Amino acid sequence: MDTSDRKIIDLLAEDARRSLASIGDVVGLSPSAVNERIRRLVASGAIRRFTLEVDPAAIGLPITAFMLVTLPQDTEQAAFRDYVENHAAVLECHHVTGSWSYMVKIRTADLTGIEAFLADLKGERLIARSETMIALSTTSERSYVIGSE
Amino acid sequence: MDTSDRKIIDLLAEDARRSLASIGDVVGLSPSAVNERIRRLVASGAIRRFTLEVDPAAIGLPITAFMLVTLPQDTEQAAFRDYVENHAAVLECHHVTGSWSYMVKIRTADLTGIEAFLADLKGERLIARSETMIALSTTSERSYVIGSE
DNA sequence: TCTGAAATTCCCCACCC
DNA sequence: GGGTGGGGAATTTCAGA
Repeated sequence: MDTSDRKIIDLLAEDARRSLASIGDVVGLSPSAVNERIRRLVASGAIRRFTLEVDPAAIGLPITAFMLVTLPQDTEQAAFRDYVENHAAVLECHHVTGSWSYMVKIRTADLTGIEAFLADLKGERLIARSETMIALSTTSERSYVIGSE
Repeated sequence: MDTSDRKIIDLLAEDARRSLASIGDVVGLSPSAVNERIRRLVASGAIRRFTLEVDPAAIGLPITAFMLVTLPQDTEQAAFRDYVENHAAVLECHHVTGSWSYMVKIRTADLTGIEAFLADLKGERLIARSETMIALSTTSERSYVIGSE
């Protein structure tokens, strides 16, 4: 993971469809050398996958919410993680410092979806207390920090 | 945005390098018809861009934190948004319901980065009170909900 | 690990349904 | 909107260094 690798990731994060030749021009490598580096970055796990950035509203999921959760005393952390990880509404789940145990980011079609998610967790006895923050508007939402673009 | 469009987005979100032909096989369209739909999805903004999912640790940014913020009484919301949107550490910024005004997700190389970000906001007089939650571990982190994959 | 060229695949465009 | 086919560009693979 040297400067070239980092630069290649920057360029691909900005536009994953850039040609190997144009990447090579920037980093000073031949197209096949760039290709070989990308292959290694994928193999090592540094690049998890090539994907899309989608407008949530356009695919019918305009509601974003953050849920702070504490688990019941007797609940296994693994049970909570497994359930949340596989729930369709969940985008992110982090174990966090502070007065709450988990921070869960969800995306739903409407407010009913939030209620349903809470009901699901309660039904599974995976939640003791929670606080939900609904996103009224989103200023920025990216999965990759601004590099030297 | 019909079933085919939705399916195309699902497939590309999973692997943005799939060929038009293999997508066409799944949705029952010719490669050029798939291409035309993708072009329209990009033009309409439903697809924002083709990008990467990167392992944060691999690029030297292992620390993820969530910051709940309230602004000083006399601060313009736009000033806060502009500053935060262009800060290199910021991944997300949402205006949220509840006792806090904004929820900001940041990613840094170390804990010093969190402190620096808070100092930056304080220096700009864009913050009155805040609470920071550091992610100890992350169970799931995706930008796209589980579809019919 | 990179280079360079050959082989292959894919994408794009014009035309027709 | 969607299908078909040809031309051109891109990726991929495989030598060699």
